[in-house]
Amino acid sequence: MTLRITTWNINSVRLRIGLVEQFVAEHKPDILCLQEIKVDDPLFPADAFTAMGYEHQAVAGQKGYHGVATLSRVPLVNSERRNWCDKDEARHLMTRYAIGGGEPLEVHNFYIPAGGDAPDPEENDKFAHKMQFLDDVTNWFKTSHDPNHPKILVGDLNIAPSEHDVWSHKQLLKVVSHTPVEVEKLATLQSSIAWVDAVREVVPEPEKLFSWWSYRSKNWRTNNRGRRLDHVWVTEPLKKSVRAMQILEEARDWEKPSDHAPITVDLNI
DNA sequence: ATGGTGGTCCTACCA
Repeated sequence: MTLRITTWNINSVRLRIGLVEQFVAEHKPDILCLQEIKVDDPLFPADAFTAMGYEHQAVAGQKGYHGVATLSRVPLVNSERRNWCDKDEARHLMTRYAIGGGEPLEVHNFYIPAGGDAPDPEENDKFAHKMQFLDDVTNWFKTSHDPNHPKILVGDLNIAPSEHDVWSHKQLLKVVSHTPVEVEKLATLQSSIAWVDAVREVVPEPEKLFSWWSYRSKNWRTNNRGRRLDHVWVTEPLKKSVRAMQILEEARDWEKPSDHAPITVDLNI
């Protein structure tokens, strides 16, 4: 079967439920991973997702900030909401699915802290939190995950790792999301269980790829000052299953858009 | 060097 998975920082799921419906009608992902849903569990629009065909839902909600949700047409085996850095912030959901007859497929949906403005952990607590978060997730995968099991990691990782993932490497070297220390920590996380960047499997460097364009940048398409902050990674057993990838840039131009575009990957499982 | 926009939920805080 082909498994289609989408990751999208929706920046308020209630405000943009109409955009989600539009996207789903056109692209019909089997698993939809949303970040920054900005709503607590009791107010999550579960019925709207059921109506879209997503009967299987895992929500890690929070009032006003953060929050992730993983919606699926494929039956859930189980799900787990985890807190990181001793903070009660909804930034991660793990879900498991019985697909393919072997080990259950594990999906990790992450919203990594943005990190504030100053790339200095001494003066900026938010940057320190981002660094700690990356360290903790790295250690968790290293110590309690098998790289030979089928796993997918998606989400808004808030880091654009390569010079081909930003509009200007030089002008962003000191801008949080593209500083060398963040890029190094993301590489360490990626090597924790040998995650493969599924997006770059389909569209290798040096082609530029962006998934986010700031609201503050006028004429975003013309100026194209984007960054690739959103990612889809797979473990080695799934590397050869990666078939197609699409960053739906046009969604950035929809009515009242998110500042992130959805990324969709097809896997032949 | 600065401020530019947008979401939440009413006051700043976060991105």
